[in-house]
Amino acid sequence: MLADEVGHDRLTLAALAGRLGVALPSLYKHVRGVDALHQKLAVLATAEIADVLTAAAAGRSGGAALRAVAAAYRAYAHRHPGRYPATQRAPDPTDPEHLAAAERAVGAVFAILRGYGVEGDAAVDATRMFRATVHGFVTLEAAGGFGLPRDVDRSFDRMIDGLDLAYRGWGPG
Amino acid sequence: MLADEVGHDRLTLAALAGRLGVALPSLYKHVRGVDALHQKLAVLATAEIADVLTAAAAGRSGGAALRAVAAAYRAYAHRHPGRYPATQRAPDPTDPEHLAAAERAVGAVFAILRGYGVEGDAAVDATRMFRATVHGFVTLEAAGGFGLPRDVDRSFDRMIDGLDLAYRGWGPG
DNA sequence: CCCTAAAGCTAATGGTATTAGCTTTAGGGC
DNA sequence: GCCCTAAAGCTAATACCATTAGCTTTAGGG
Repeated sequence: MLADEVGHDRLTLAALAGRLGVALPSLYKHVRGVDALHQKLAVLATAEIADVLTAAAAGRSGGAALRAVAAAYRAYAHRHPGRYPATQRAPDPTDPEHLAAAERAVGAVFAILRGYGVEGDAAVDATRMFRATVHGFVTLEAAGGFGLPRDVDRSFDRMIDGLDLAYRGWGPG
Repeated sequence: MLADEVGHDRLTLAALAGRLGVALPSLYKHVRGVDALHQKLAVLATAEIADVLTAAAAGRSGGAALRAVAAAYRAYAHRHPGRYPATQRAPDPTDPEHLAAAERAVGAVFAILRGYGVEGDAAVDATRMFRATVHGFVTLEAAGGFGLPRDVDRSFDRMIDGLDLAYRGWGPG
């Protein structure tokens, strides 16, 4: 996909028109503008990552589920560097499809937490930590923020081990 | 500062020229272009956040240091929403000032980890987790990614509690 | 008092987004 | 088979932003 080839911020109407072999203004017959394009991509990418996370969680629980879902999340970000940032766009409240996709993604994490006995407000907090941790990692990684000569895969594994430990001691709200 | 008022991505040469009451091309007498402007902002902001983190760590250790530094980090991001993203730009390898600032910021986290008995490669991993966790949180927060009606400050505190727990069980590489 | 270097300006070029209005084209109904 | 319409495409024009080139002003040192 074009977004993955050129990067999220360079996904421009001009680039898309060039790719499609069409004049730029012609695109306005299909999309309202550049922001609407990013919005459409967000819905697509959010649904995709929700699928990926759900599939990774299937048939697993506890630490195994946590590791699998975290790895699947990071793999999606690596495989789709242009789509991934679109998954972080706040869901459009007027788009049921977008809201549903976002909820499915969160649901995959919620399911893991049930395996740790974490529920209710505590699960909201724990889900936020999951997202912050994994999103922060892949974002810093993509930005070249890890300069030291230490294996990044190893750091990720250790981070998820740390997250597992945190969840085991999470307790109620 | 203009960056904080208009946002990092809208810090444009045109906006800066307007603010300074000067024609746009005149800025090229002071800065090489828009990328150089962002680079200069990155150096400034990185040095600032390094100061903030160092100050928060001073005179504290262990969990108290962790909490203080994490809170200071998040407060900086809130206070300077336009400067904060600039702190995440990978340091320019040719700019000693930038490299030194980035190293000071990392150093503040490293110092905390010594209090947990975490050193060497394990400390590199743990530092990466700190950055991922806190950066991810403030980024999602700024993007409006936390939609549920659960207090965000509370989630942050619980996350840092979780990080504390992870570090206490961190062990060697 | 003059001369130079810094700082500013206008003009011109090229890229992206957007709107307006015209043209082509493919398909359905008669 | 023919016509009519709606979708999809196009060109032209406008508006920003970034960048380069080349000219002008200005302030300070010799």
